[in-house]
Amino acid sequence: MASRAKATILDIAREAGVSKSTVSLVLQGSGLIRPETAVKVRKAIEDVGYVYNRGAANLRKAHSNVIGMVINDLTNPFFAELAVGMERVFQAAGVVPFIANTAENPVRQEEVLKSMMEQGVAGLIVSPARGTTPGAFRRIEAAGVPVVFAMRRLPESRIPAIAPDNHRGAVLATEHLIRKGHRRLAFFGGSSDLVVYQERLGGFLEACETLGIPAADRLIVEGETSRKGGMACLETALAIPEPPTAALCFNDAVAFGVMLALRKRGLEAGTDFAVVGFDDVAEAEHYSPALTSVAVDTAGLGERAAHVMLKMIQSRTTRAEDHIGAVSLVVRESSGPDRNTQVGDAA
Amino acid sequence: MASRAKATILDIAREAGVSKSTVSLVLQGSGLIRPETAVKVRKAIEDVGYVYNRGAANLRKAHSNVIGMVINDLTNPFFAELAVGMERVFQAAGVVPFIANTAENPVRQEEVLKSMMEQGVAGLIVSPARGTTPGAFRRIEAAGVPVVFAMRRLPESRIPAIAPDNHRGAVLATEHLIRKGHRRLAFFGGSSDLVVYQERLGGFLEACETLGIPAADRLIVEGETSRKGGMACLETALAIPEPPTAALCFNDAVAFGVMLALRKRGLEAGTDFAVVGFDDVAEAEHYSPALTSVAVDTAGLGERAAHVMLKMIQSRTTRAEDHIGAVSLVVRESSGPDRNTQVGDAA
DNA sequence: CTGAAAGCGCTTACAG
DNA sequence: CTGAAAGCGCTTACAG
Repeated sequence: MASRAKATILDIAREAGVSKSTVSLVLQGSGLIRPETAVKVRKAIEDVGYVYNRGAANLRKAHSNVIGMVINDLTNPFFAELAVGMERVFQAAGVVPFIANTAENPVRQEEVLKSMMEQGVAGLIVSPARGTTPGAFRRIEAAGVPVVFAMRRLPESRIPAIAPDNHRGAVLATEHLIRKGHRRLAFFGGSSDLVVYQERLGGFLEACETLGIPAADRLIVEGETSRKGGMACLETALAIPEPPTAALCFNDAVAFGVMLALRKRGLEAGTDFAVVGFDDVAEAEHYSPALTSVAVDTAGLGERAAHVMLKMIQSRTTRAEDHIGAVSLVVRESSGPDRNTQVGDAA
Repeated sequence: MASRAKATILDIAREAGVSKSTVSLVLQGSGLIRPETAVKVRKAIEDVGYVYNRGAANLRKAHSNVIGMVINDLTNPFFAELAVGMERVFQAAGVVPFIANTAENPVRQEEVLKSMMEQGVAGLIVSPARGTTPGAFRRIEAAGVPVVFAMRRLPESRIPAIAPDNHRGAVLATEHLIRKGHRRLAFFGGSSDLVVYQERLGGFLEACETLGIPAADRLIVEGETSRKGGMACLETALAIPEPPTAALCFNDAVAFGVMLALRKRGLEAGTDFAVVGFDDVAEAEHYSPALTSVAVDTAGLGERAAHVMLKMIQSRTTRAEDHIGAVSLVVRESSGPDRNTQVGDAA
């Protein structure tokens, strides 16, 4: 079965009757080689079942063609889509993207990052795990390996970030809700240790401010950024004396949870309570009722991040501009008008 | 910023005033080194900002600690869960799992596999893309690198496979439907180029046979294994003269599509038409109505695959037993009784 | 166009 | 316990 001894360029050289330099040159597609020779060598490569040893080449060349993508939660379709977008452009550029999952765990992330560095990656694209400490990337930066953050960023870090315009998205969504007649609004899910949270919540608050929703009519419920978290948020909100009639959710997962909790109470999103999500994952469109959400062009952002990384590697720099992606509100069924709006409300 | 020249063990040796062999030994945690020396060396490692060059080490040791996981569709939560399950055990075993996505594209898969081999992986776990040719793994087998298939297998391949008991799962689901009074049954989605399809369809047909559903009352509609595919299947099925009243779907994605299409026609899964999915993804439970599905213990299968791989590497073999995972039917709301069952039917 | 030689960063016997 | 030396598979000047 297994051909025990791996073939090397020396075996090829012997087989083809040339020197190993010549083999190396045809491996690299050099134009210096006479076509007949190249053909002969390529045949030998086939014959001996050669597998290029990129590790050895990288060692000699002192650089690699692998880029690490470190994702905080691969089971979230949102991040999976991001990864797929990046992969596409890397593949096209002839670099090999390796994905690793940190499961939202900073310790795990530390290990993964270390592995990637030891493997000699040319660059790292990371969507940092929650609770990542500011120092987590110091050694990597010191080693001169380019890093870009995707979707998430760290407070006071100089590492370039590619992210959607979270503030703007939240403003759009909140204005939409207010225009629909809602006067008591909630912001559901997430927590303040995430920069993204601050941006989205900031947009929500700004829109409330601008359109005259007083602080007393704004409810903020922190929570897990999952379906479960969303369910809890709704329960909390509905338990207060004058509950909100609409909510902007930290992300779509939270929004799905809210809709689920509504249904359990015999209420329907859109008619009894308005809900808006964030991210516009593929499922939003297919949910019932279909979820109004802020579209962030996930795959596009992924591609962008990959391009930025490629350019950083090429120009041997560790710096780049941040990129804030455009967002848009996709209005569907889940965000209907306030039922009581003509009866007069304004708590 | 970037410390241009990377530190090597020679730098550490110089810094610590020892030889590089000594440094290498402490790097490997050898017990041969006097504690004080080790401490001194470790300090030097910190001081010079050393990053272990695993590529160089692997070159010398002629083996690596990276394992490749090649997944056919990372955006499908089902496969993402599988990957995460595997990652967990690898991480614990000190090996580095790198994930790559083939997007269900055999050509892409070819490239990814090649990259992985060049990178010198110690083993490969793959969920083969649809349309993978039997020869796709010949070179890898010839090179003596262990491969295991997860979830999917190839016809007439000797590569060990870890997969759920698809046949049994389909039998359970079909029996359930028949016991609920359904007499005209459909099998929705998938296509015969997938071994999994043949297994699941086989179970469906066997149960029909056993419980006396004649061939004339069985409808098989092939289709994409996605929501979209499911929607199309339902349309096709409802267009025939005596349409089925229940369907076993190739997977949950197809089932979600069927439920969507039902709703668009003002019908409700569970009361107007029974639907059963396959895989029992996390979402099945939260859907409305909640989806009856065949649970396959995805994460468990992933862990199992990882363990098999680890053992193969350890015992330097390229062979292992197949593993067929137990399945169970999780009955929820989407599979109600046939409404007309007492009125008499049997086309 | 092709060959001989050095060296990338590590590990592994082999002496001491 | 520690040091000197060889070698893993490749690439890169440097001659010819």
